[in-house]
Amino acid sequence: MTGIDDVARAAGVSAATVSRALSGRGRISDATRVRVRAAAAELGYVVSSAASSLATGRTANIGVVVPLLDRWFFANVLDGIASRLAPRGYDITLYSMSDDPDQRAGVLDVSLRRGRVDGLIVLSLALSENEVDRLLSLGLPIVGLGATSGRLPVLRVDDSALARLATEHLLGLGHRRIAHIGFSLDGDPGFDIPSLRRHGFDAAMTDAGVATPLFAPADFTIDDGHRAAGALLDAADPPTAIFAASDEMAFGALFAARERGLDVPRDLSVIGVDGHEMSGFFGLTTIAQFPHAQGERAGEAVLRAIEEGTDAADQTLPFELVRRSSTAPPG
Amino acid sequence: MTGIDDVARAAGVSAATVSRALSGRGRISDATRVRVRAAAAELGYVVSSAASSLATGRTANIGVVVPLLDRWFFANVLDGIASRLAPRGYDITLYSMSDDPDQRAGVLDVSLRRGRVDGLIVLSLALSENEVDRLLSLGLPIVGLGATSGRLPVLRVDDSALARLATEHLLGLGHRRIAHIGFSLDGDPGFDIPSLRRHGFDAAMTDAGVATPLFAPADFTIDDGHRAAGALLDAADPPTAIFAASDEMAFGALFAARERGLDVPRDLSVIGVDGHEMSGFFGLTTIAQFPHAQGERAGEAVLRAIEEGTDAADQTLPFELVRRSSTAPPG
DNA sequence: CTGAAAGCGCTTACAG
DNA sequence: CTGAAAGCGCTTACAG
Repeated sequence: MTGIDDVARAAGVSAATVSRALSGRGRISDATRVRVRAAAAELGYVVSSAASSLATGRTANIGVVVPLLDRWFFANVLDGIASRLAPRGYDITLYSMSDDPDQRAGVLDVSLRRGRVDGLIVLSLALSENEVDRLLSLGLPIVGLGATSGRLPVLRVDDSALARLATEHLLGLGHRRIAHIGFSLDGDPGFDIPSLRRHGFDAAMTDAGVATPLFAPADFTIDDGHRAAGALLDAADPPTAIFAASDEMAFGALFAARERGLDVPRDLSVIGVDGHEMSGFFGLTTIAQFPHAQGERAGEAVLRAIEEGTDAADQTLPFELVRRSSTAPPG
Repeated sequence: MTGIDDVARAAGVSAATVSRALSGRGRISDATRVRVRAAAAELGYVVSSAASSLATGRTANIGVVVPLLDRWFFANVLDGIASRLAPRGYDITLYSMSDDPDQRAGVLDVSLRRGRVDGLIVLSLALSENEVDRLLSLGLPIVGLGATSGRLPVLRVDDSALARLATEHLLGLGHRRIAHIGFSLDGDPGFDIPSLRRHGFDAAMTDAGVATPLFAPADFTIDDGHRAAGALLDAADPPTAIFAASDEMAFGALFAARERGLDVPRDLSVIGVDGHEMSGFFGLTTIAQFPHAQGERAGEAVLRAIEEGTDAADQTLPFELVRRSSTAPPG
């Protein structure tokens, strides 16, 4: 690889001048800048990231901490993030956190401490207080996307209000036997997205005078939504409506209904959350939340925090009821 | 952040010894190693990636070059890659390449030349010969996943054979008016996946004595598959079967059929490619190709190439016809 | 505006 | 087995 000295030689200047010409920092004459840049382009010279990071402390790289790479929602958010960072010259390094404690420790205590990133975007993870401490101890600008800790700057939809909106849509249609499909954590910290959605659902049901709402846990995949919905539909007194905490689980519910010869919405109403690209094809009523735009905002927020040296401000993200053919009054 | 000197002081040794104790390279007594590691753990010390990279030339980071982050297929491959690299201590930096020439140049000539990665996995991109040259000039171990250039080591399914299998499945059921939905590139290099699939389709049709097979271009999304299938179905003499080059496009075709009141498979047979997580729910017959496992193999292949200093060997990946209810003899 | 030199935080021959 | 020192390739005060 050609180095800074090669360029310096070619342009007839010192390495210091090459550095200034290429970075745009420090005073330099126009003529020199042009000459140096031409030489660099000619030689295909690009500043070494390791050397530059070591000297400046900046990496031009953002870490994105994700729970699951293979969900539609996260892939979309990631794409949104990338669309904002790439044009600004930032790369993205992925850190995926599973449920395994050792794996999580590896990410929090080792990988993230290698100093590879200038800032962090943390996607909708349920973090323990202790894990939040360890994130904060990195001393890096952080933006949370989705409910996390209250101690991290966060961009989020009001998941409780979102769940209330979905639930009240079903209640307003006249449903009373409404089941919620979502996730329940052990030692539920109450701050994570699935919990907030469940709380919003419970609150709306309680307000409507329904004491013990139906609930079935599922892990946000189509398969598990399918399984959970199947169990609800096969029970003695099945629900007339299902509020699934994600569109993918709602798709699973639609398939479960179809397999049982149930007509949607006559025999069963289904509402999801996300605004998945396929929801329109399924005629699925959903609460759309625009993950790509969320990613864009998160990308902008970390860059701002890094460049201005300030903490990112909390932001409330929009959501919106999209009525389609999967919900109707109980038949 | 605590540095190597802090650990050296705490353990009562030199920085050189700390380095050896932590890396496991070079001779060191067991007692010292244990003492140094304890001190490092105590202080939460982790080697700085920039400093270490600069000194060794190794980054413990792999670049993954992707065309689209938001397709199910790529998200799955990425997850497979991550599952192999993370346990070996490698991070993943993402480089997404669009169709925009400037953006591509930015990735090939700038981002990838910053020296941030030890090796590269290039996912099913259609690269020009010139772009391949630029990739090779990086002097990095590279593994292609999916058809690329012939000049890069590549793991791939035989896309032509795969397309032939799909087409012959439909021919074997008695179909003759079969349409293919896929992608067609300008100045088609002939090596990219969509072209190979189309060629396989054309060849199988020709062998079966069908001279001018039907074709509709689409960009591998559900939406575009839906649009393309709609156009085919609305034509004067619609096909009795559709072979879509991805499951997502096949889903779009199923939706298009449903909207027109067509029964699948009685009025229309549909076959896809991928083995998408939803294909079972749709009863979609498909050629499964196991993207997660492909990602795992690609991850292992780059690591091997890096650690053994050899070029990765080409590998042929498996695929498999999965018969479901979306294909049957023409009604 | 430009250059010489120190320094960023590690690693690794080289001695001992 | 362990330490002192040079060096990895840049950047940036400090002089001029």
